[in-house]
Amino acid sequence: MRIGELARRGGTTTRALRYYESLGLLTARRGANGQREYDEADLRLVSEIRSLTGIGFALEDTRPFVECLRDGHASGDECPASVAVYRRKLAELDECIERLEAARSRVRTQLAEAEKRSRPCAR
Amino acid sequence: MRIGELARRGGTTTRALRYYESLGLLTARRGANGQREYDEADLRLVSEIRSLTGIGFALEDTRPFVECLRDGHASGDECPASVAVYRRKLAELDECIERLEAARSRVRTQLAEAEKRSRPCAR
DNA sequence: ACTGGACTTGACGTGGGCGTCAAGGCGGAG
DNA sequence: CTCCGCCTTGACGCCCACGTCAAGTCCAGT
Repeated sequence: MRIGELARRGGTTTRALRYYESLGLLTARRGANGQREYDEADLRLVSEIRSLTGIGFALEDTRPFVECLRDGHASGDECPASVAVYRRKLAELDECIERLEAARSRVRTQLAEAEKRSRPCAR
Repeated sequence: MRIGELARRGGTTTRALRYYESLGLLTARRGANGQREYDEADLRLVSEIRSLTGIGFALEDTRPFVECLRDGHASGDECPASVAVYRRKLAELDECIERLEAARSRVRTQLAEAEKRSRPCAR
């Protein structure tokens, strides 16, 4: 299939696919007319990239998963490097959530105080 | 005081202060030599901006607080517009935390499965 | 007089993940 | 032949909160 179909089937755009290629995440054979030619394995790679970025992974973080798939593994997270990314992401998420919750509690406190001042005689 | 001192006392940089001014968050009187001249009220504004952005507010979100202070209020969050930003931010934080927690649980699940596959006979 | 530090404006750079436009090639339908 | 849709590369735009550099001005100290 060509790039347009891969984009449609992968739920993304041709621009994104070419960008992935520029990062070395995706490689394409070229047809006689110079156009990119993809197969089902490539669709699998795109799906992996999209599902991971959809969770919040950066493109660079998807690289181990993609390479794992290209090495013939059935799942992108069967390789140690992918698992390491999982762990790192998990730690990042923990820290991020922690910071946001701290921020939320501060905002809540501020909001409660501001409302108390604006309605000093509230029942 | 001049811009360097305001930056030091406000815990930021001269570049940031000029940027705030370009956004209309900060205004400065000019001395005879064309240099910006600030007073304690300006330091108060800078402190308000910094503490809010420190929590994760965008600069535009600090505008109501700054204007509230410039209107003579003792606290930046005494005005309805500021309280509205609090509420909006709180909703944003809730949604963001929710998404991140969902992502975290997905990553946890993936990690657990990946480890199960890599150690199929683990006790 | 000279040096050094603080100040001025203007303008480009950063990062991430593309969007969007430009200018053109290739192939099939009518 | 023309038109349309798909493809190609290259390059600039976007967002945000500044960092950083350039080139010059102003002032205090020695």
